[in-house]
Amino acid sequence: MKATIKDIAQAAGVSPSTVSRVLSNHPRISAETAQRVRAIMREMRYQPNQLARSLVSRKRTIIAVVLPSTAETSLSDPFFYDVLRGISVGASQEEYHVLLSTGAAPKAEGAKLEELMHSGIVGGAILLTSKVQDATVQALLEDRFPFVVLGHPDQDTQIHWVDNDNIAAGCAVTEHVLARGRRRVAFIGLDAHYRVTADRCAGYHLAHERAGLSPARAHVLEMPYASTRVSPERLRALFSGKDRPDAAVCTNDLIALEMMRDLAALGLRVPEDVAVVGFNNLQAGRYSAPPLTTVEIDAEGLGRSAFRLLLGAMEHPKGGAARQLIPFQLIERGSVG
Amino acid sequence: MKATIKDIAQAAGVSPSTVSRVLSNHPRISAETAQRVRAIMREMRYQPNQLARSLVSRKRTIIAVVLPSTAETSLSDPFFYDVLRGISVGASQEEYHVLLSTGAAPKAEGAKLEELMHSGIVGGAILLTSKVQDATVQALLEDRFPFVVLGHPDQDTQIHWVDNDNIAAGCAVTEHVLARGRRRVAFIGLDAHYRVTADRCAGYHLAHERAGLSPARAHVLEMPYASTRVSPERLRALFSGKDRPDAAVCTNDLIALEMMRDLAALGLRVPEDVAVVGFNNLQAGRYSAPPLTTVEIDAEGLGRSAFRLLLGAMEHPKGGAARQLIPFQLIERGSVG
DNA sequence: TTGTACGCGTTATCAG
DNA sequence: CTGATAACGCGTACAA
Repeated sequence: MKATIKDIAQAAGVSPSTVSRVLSNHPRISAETAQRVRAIMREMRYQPNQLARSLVSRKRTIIAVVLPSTAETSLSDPFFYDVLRGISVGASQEEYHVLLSTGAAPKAEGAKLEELMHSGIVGGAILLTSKVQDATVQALLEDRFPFVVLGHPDQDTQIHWVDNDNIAAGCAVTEHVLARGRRRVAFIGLDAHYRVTADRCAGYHLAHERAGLSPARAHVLEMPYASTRVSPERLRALFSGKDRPDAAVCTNDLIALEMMRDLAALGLRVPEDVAVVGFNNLQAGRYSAPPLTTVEIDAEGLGRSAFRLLLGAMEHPKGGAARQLIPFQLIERGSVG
Repeated sequence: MKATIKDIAQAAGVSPSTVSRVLSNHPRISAETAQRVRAIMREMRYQPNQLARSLVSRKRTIIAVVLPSTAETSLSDPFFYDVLRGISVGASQEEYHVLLSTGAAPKAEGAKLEELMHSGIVGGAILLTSKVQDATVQALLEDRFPFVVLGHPDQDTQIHWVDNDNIAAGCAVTEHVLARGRRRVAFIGLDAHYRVTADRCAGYHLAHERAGLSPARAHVLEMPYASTRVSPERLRALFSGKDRPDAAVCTNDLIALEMMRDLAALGLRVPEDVAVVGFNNLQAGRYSAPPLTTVEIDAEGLGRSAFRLLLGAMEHPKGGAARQLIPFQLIERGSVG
């Protein structure tokens, strides 16, 4: 049987409340009793019961991280693992714990979160799900439940979020290839339902605009968010004819890597015939041939910041919405030349 | 204010006990009151408070997953992410939640786990940390705290574990290259402190033995567990001279990928001059040149099984230790030829 | 400075 | 079938 507060009270010859006060470093308590109680606590390996504790104090020491359902993301995106580590590190520094909530069932995600928050287990949440159900967010807002979203929400309401500046990043990589003389730059992987891809594509257009250019409409390739491969026919269509692209900005590394493979099959060389860049700095991009030029988005930093923001939201429930942009960095490798 | 069981009771004109019984599908309760209470529960969006619930019932609905400290593993090993998903999927099916415990501080890991278990938050744990502190495990065993370890523990005591049969896997890949005519096979990445690498290396020796061969002692390269790259000097030394290896079995894909790059720099071709195989089926191995032959260890399956075993341990505390081996699969790609 | 009594939201026991 | 009542382990006014 684990020792309770009563046990050590008895062993120390004091009342439970005294022990409780020692536990919370109450100022008005004699140094010597504090010493004695502490000694006994160590001796009996006492650990306060968090359940009972937060039941009365209403202070939750666990936060939830909601991962996207496997259905809506490329299966094993290391991105989330990095974010997770960022959150986790921040949390454990502040003596918080991280609860994982995978939307195994795709739609149950929202329901599960609402259950979590009502059940009193968690005191806040970080949503990694890229396409937030409005209903869920509304419910969270109405109940004044602290949460922060990873990624730009569509309507800029009173919600906390952290993200990269994807427009700027999209612009930067596009300018990078334009600066190297490429003039027919394609954008691969736009899915208007997902702000990430939309923003990166907007940056792509912005870069052209600034350079006084305008990309061919046919050079922007739309793809469903979760898919990582352009179908062979579409790829062949895109890269045939006189105006075929001499560069491709892909909305993520996975698409870029798949494409490099498929380009080789078409007899096109990277980077000589086509320059390729991606986003997210996947590990795989370091080992491809050629190595992939990409954008480091600092997923771990995103996680850390998300936690900081959540902490703020939990401690100051009335405070206004906080936002944060995490710097990105262009990683130059061999796929642009 | 969230609705409590009392609120529902009052609204339904019954006692809290009755509501509680409805909640737990107690048999002896009239159908009509059950209906009415349920209706009110829905209407008031009632969710039982898990804290209070498990405080009295002693049933914990959260399990902890202890990740290795970043210090002792290659920083962003996707392996753990896959395991995590396996655990998470299993858990959410059984209405359990997963709590992440990252040993941010390297040695604090054990302490943190003991705190978690004593604090009553979690009812069981899965240890992903490859090198378990004996002290921690001992403490867990003594307190009869349910836990399962991912990976063969050294001394086969009464502890639950799941793992691959790494000896068999090591043997299989070695036989694979031997069958293709390679005769000077090196093993890269042995760290005797880690059972994974030791077992894979044992399999490597076993394959030779079965073939009536015996590998050169100099062809087994030891490396500290966390490192992913053989130093250029050692690599040059290994691959020079008349008896230089014509194949390399690497203890994981990361090492294999780094090595393929470095071999190219030495002017050696893969697979013509040196066949290379790895373990774990990293995503990166699909995009390397040539693509990497490797072993799929089914990390997600490991996670699922770990959860199943933990569930068993939590439900039947007296039950004997359970073990489980997860099947692996050789993935043939271009790096062997 | 310390002890007493009550409540946090539920479940379980015991009557009725 | 249902309703009091007592825990579960702890924090906290209130009293001493």
